[in-house]
Amino acid sequence: MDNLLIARVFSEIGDLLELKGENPFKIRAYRTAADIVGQTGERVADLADAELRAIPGIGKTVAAKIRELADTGQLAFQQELLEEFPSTILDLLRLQGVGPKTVARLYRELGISSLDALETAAAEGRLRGLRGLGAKKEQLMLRAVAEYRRREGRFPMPDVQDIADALAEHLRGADPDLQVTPVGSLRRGCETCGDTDLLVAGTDLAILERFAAYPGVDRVLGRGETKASVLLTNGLQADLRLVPSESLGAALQYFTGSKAHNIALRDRAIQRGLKLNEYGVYRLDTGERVAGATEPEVYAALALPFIPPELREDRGEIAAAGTDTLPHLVSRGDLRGDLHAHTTESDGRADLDAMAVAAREAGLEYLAITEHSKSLAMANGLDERRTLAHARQIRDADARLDDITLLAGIECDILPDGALDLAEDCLAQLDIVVASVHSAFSQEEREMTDRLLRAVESPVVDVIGHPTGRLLRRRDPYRVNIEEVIGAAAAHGVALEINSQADRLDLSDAHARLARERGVSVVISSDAHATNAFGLLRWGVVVARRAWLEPEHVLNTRSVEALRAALRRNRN
DNA sequence: GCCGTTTTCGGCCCGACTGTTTTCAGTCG
Repeated sequence: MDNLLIARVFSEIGDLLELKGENPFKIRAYRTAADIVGQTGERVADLADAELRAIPGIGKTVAAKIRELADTGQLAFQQELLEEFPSTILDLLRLQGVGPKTVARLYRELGISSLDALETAAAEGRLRGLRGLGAKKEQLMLRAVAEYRRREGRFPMPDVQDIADALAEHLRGADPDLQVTPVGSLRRGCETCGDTDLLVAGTDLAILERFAAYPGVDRVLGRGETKASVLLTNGLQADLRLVPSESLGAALQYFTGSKAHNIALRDRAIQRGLKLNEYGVYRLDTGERVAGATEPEVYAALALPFIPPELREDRGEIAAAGTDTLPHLVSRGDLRGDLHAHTTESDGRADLDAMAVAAREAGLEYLAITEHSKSLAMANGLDERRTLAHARQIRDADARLDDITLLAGIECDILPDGALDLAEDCLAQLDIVVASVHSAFSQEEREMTDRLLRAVESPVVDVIGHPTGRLLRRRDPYRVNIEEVIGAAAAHGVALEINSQADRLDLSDAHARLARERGVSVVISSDAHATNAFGLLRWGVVVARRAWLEPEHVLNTRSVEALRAALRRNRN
């Protein structure tokens, strides 16, 4: 059973226990378990009991429940809880301003268990009789239901970055020197964000006014002395927090999170006789403030080096920092080439020369041109004859152009049975072959896994492109045992791609980290279809950083000569 | 439910804002 499925079950149990009014720490234990399972690269269902128990946060009970889910496909405990509350009630918990206490009361006292029922009851004014609920709250709930229906959940991180940039620019309209820093999941580089948080140093309340007056604001959710929350017309919630400059570092640390990282950090503070909150680090005995103005200062007060935001998930980064063994994360400047790009020869929008020049201007030393292959007729894919002719053109262009090396490649389709779309002797004449799945997405897991394994085993395949095929918010990953694919990639020296397209980010951070652990090289590719697409590489770099990747783990940080030597076709 | 170099019981992070309950509970991050 898939990790995400198991994570979803634990998360739902957390919600149901909360409705029951269970011990909050028990609820937290299930939510933590959901996070851990969701962020684990290898399948927890395949782990032995001892291995499961070795994961911090997974104890005897949760391990047994994972086993039960893996063996039977369901969980009796979850079924029992669902007999107390209908599953439709869980939608109500997702409403803005509505929490478990309210939902439980709505259900017990009015029998409301669905969005529809809540909407009807609120419209009829039947809620205001309940303790703690007035006419105003009733209206808020009606609006929350409408908003829930309109929005599609979380937003891809690259989109949220654009939104945050625009908001920051608006805020700086009053003061060009104003420091506006995005925090929260965006700063950590999470692949999707449920909202955007911005931090500003100072005490000038006018900035909160300016924030609330941003043209993209649909309505103001709340505004106080230190914080304002708004809902943007695109459905994203944005929060602005105003913090005194002497507390800026502590606030940056606090609001960047993650929650799990902060809890672990506070625990470390307490062990050292200190207290950490969003205003600073304080001695527990005297209350004296010992740090808070800058983030490095906050970490230093806890005897830690600065921890890059992308690592702050409580996945071992605090221990690594404590022993000074944090990874030296790859950055955009380390990338010397791009190994996945299209031109007008298949479905790109710019010709070969234009793409080459744009890559050079993006600071790249080499670019692999990898058109689609013939089975992708919709994208004007190339057959063997065109592939070899195009390779000649690429090599001619390479000889003609200065300061950029062009590699003749192909993005070859992996056919439903795992065979490659082009003949092996053709593929062998190229500099690099990226193999990808673009069809028959609905295959069963075994069939899809075997399909990818067959491609990995082919001697002419160097890289597997967007290995899980997901499209954020639009298409789930195809059913594949990615751990098996990673194992095979390790055995055959095949690299796996982190595709930087904003709606792909595929491999995910968890899978990329697993690839690192299994000794598989990664490439960070733009999958560019236009001259402005090399900028997308920044998103792939964010994923790689969240996966703890260092330059040495990423093939396209190498010189073109070293890259060629490292490709599977040139090994052995 | 998890955890343990003060440990197998008794803890588990902390503060702001809102609406309504005039002193606070619920929600959120």
